[in-house]
Amino acid sequence: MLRVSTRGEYGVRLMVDLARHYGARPRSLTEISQAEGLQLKIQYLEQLVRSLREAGLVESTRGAHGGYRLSRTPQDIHMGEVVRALEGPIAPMICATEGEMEIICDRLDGCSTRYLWTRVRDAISDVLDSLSLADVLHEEDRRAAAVHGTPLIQLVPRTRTVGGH
Amino acid sequence: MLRVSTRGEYGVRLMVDLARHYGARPRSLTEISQAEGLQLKIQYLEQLVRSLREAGLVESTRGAHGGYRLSRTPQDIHMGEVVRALEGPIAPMICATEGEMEIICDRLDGCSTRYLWTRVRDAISDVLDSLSLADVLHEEDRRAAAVHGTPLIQLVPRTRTVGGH
DNA sequence: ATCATTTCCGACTAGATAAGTCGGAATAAG
DNA sequence: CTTATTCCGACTTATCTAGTCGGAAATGAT
Repeated sequence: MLRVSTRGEYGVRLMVDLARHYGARPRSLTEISQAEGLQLKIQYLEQLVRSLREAGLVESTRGAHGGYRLSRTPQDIHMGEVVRALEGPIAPMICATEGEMEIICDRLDGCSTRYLWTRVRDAISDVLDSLSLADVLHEEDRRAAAVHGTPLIQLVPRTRTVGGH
Repeated sequence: MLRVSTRGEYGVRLMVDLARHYGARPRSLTEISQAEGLQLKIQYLEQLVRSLREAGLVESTRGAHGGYRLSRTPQDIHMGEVVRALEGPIAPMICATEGEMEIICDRLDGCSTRYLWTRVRDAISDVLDSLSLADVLHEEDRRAAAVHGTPLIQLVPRTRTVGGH
């Protein structure tokens, strides 16, 4: 439950990749998809990165040797921004949509479940807003160091099911 | 994003209704659906309540005057149990599925995004596990009281539409 | 000038998931 | 024995996710 879609999954990976190469020349989707094991899904990545660009998180250069780079430093980009750009406002329930308190479920004020979902939403937002791209990247270094030379392999496809309930 | 399905929505409502009538005679789905404004979706509710029964959260009595009741006190049932019974394990991302750490995305240990999703998952679990049905019900009373007396929360004027992103 | 590489864009499609329905069997009360 | 209700498996429909397609526009290299 409460699943993040592949947009969020790939998009976050893409941003982490850009953070890892922050300061260098623009990075093309081809490079990114190879490095991240998202092979041949470039057309799909284009779609995602578009949302990121429109949200002002990345800048692009067209043409040969073109590509993308972060428009701010990794410390200055918070995961909340990234995830929202990719997946829209955080809203475990329609009546608990971020920034849209007017969306109500006719039972409005006395609704106790709304309180529950709002709590859940805030918990998610707090985590995402408290972590920057730099934090996530840093965690990666920490883990890589701990393991020493784990090869980067490809992703499993989405269709693998997790034990239902 | 991170949406809870109608199973979670209706199921939680149903449980709150049962909590509200805790100690009384069994409550039929017909009664519940009317009280909660879920009219005529009884067949669907049957499906949900089945999960709740199989999880040991409610007990049923068949036949005329039958229905459902909580199998524990409202203080003793945590929202985490309810939501998991309805929607399965909390798993914002496949590699961050509760209780199934073996489900991995091949890049396993060095994966920094997994760290992110695990943090999100834990934030959700913590909120859900920290609240009992009694807490949610109590919040409802608090709100009902606020409506009759002085409002605790000032509601902001509204403009419709749930902006996509 | 042309060509290869790359971003950019709108539309389209297939497959998966969620939401809800159907028909009927079993059980219990009146 | 009739009516209210839970119980159950299978089915259908609608919505959304994930991914594709075809081509236009920009840029650097030859």
